[in-house]
Amino acid sequence: MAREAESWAAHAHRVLAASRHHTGAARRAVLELLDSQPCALSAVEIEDALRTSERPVARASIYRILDELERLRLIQKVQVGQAMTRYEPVRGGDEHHHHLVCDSCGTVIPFSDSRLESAIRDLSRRVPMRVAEHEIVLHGECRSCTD
Amino acid sequence: MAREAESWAAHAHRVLAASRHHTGAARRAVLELLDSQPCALSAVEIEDALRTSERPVARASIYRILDELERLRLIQKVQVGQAMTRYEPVRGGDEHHHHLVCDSCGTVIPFSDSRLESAIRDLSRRVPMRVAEHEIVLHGECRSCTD
DNA sequence: ACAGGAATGAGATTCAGTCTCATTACACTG
DNA sequence: CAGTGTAATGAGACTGAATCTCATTCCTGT
Repeated sequence: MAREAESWAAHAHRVLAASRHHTGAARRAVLELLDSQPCALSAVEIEDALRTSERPVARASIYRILDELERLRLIQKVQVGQAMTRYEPVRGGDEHHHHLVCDSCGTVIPFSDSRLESAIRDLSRRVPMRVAEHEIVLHGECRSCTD
Repeated sequence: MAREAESWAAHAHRVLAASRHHTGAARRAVLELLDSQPCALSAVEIEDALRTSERPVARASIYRILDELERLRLIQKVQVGQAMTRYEPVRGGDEHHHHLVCDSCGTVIPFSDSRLESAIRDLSRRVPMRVAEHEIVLHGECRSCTD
């Protein structure tokens, strides 16, 4: 993919600006936080992280912003089975990926596998539904928890 | 698998009896309700259904019973991405399966695919985690919603 | 700089799921 | 088949994520 120079946050900001009028400070704070993180964050984690930052953002705003980002396909929900919903940026260049979840400590680790993807692509054609997305979660115990 | 004659509820009841001492009426009510349903139910749906039945069961008991049934691998959690967790019987003869979820009407359709399973089995060995389970959900629109 | 409307914040509210503890009922024993 | 120890159950308080409301703030185009 071209233009790896533009950050995801900048890209998302442009898309947001194009789709509606205002683009407040709360949005920018959420975008930058999401962009800086290696993996999916929950709304509560975002709220906590921003509370102690230079730009705190209210819970209602966080959920509103996440909803809109999801509608615009700029972020993606990650349901890791347990409690909270997590969200992560959809980066153009990145490959599509899935998640390992440690059932002991809750850590989420991304992975991707082309054989899996091709099996899914193939399967999607044979199934009684127009498949738009798929989600794969492997559960177990991570290295630090088994030690 | 042999003995298809025995209902899942009866089988589950035996397993429960073997694994601990008491087997109360609340358990029997939950087992029978689960057995009679075509697809996965949420805890709240179970509570509602039993409230108006001849054997109401308290919420705490329902969650306790579901937890135990899951530990014994008699039922399986189904996280269809959205809100509530759903549970469905694991019937011996059935193969391990996953779910298609229609994002318009919420219908859940089971499917299984051996190529997918083998890709997952294979992948599980190469990943930095001791993988115990996996969950695959395909989202999209079912036939009746696309028409 | 200003006006109008979108974005935001604070807090109340909802709702699934958990916890506690008093009560009930099962299952074994004699 | 009554008694007893222990597991199961029920009622309701509680938690925590997510939603809603509405007053306030602050973008953005003019």
